[in-house]
Amino acid sequence: MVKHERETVAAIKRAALFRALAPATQARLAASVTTLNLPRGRQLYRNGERCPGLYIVVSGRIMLSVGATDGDSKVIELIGPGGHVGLAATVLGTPQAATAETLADSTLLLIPREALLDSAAHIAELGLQLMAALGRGVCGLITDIEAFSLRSGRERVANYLLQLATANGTRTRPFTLPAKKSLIASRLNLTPEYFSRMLHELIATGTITVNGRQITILDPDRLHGTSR
Amino acid sequence: MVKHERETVAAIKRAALFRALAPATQARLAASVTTLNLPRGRQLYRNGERCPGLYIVVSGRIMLSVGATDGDSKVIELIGPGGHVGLAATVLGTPQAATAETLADSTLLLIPREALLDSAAHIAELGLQLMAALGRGVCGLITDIEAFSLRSGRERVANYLLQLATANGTRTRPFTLPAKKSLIASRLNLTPEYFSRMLHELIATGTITVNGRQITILDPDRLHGTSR
DNA sequence: CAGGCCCATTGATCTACATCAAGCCCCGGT
DNA sequence: ACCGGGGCTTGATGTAGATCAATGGGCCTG
Repeated sequence: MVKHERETVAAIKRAALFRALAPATQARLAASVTTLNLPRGRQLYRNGERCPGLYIVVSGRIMLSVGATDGDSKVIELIGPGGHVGLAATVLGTPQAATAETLADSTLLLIPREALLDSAAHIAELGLQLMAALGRGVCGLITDIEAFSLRSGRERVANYLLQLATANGTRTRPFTLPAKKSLIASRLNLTPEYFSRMLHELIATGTITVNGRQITILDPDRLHGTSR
Repeated sequence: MVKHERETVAAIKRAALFRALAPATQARLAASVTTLNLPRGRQLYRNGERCPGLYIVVSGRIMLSVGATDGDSKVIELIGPGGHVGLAATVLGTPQAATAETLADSTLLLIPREALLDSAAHIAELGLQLMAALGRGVCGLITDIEAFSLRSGRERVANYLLQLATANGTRTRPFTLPAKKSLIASRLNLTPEYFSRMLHELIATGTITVNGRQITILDPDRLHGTSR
């Protein structure tokens, strides 16, 4: 086995989707994978195109968005290493509902649709993992819709920061926003201007400090209070 | 085979989720099913509860919603005969992200979680159908988020009416709203008042006529124009 | 170190939609 | 036939958040 093959197996093992699978299954998937090295700003696919397969993010960052590429658009999700892109459209075989684009130089694994479905049909545990991932997608989107419909901009910002912080261990340890602020704003259904104002409101009350994309939560309890 | 069993097999065959399956698979699912007859206004489960399994709607109508049961809430989807409820939470085994409630006297089939997952693990085509259903859920929710973020209230109303009409055959044939107007409004992220105004705007321009819950599209092209 | 560019911030203004408050209509029960 | 209540409409008013317009930094590049 050459070095490059060992690396793709290692990347598969690190992917959230495949971590729980038996080594033999991981190896089988790795066999049908192609590795992509893409520069920043490249689109994986556009809204409406057919999706060649499932992408696993090894390094870099991917933005999922909807709306016109030129005019108004809205960020659905920001996906980092270990995550995956394009699962729903791949299992359906229908045109994509969103557009995916690299936000930084990224390396991805592409598992072709045929290989994925074929493996899922033969290996029950893989099928269950894919279902679970899709289920998590559904729940996440429902939670987003709830937030957009029922919570104020301020609440959404507070809640988002809290989520990032808890993902990063202790809530008071500084962390970095996963993209530039205008994209975070869009992810939260806000304009960059309004997002900035909300951030500065939190700074003014001594709840957080901001230094570029670096955020420190000073008062988690107060932040939690304003997120509800 | 008694009459009641034949009926549940027939209901399974009519469900969008299971229509494409082999008769043997349909029979296997039917064997583990319980039939529920629920009066209007009964909750199947609440946001945060664990879901006992997958519900198939045989007759009646189900509303999926998020938010406080008492205070503000938002309708995610309205589900009629042939549809299904609770798939995502069932495959995940996690608490529900939404609340489900009957809007009319309804009869449902309940397929327990264990039975569904077990069958899906053994029968690949069932697994693929479940994945496809979850994928459709993801795409639908993304489309909703796009509509809520990027389109005006007027556009959402026009688009929704157009969708209902195309589902019902010829677009100019009268059709009936699937719930009272205040719930449709919530489904579209609007207040009942604003929804009413948008409807009357469309009436004023001669685009549609409204009689209670019955809607007739007079000018599909104009409606399509305002939906964009 | 100057120049340009992109991003963030800040202030002033605007507006799509929500909220509040009556009325009205239809329909079902007595 | 009367009454009551829920759901829809209509009008007046309020506001969260968008838009428009400068200005102010990094940061890279030459």
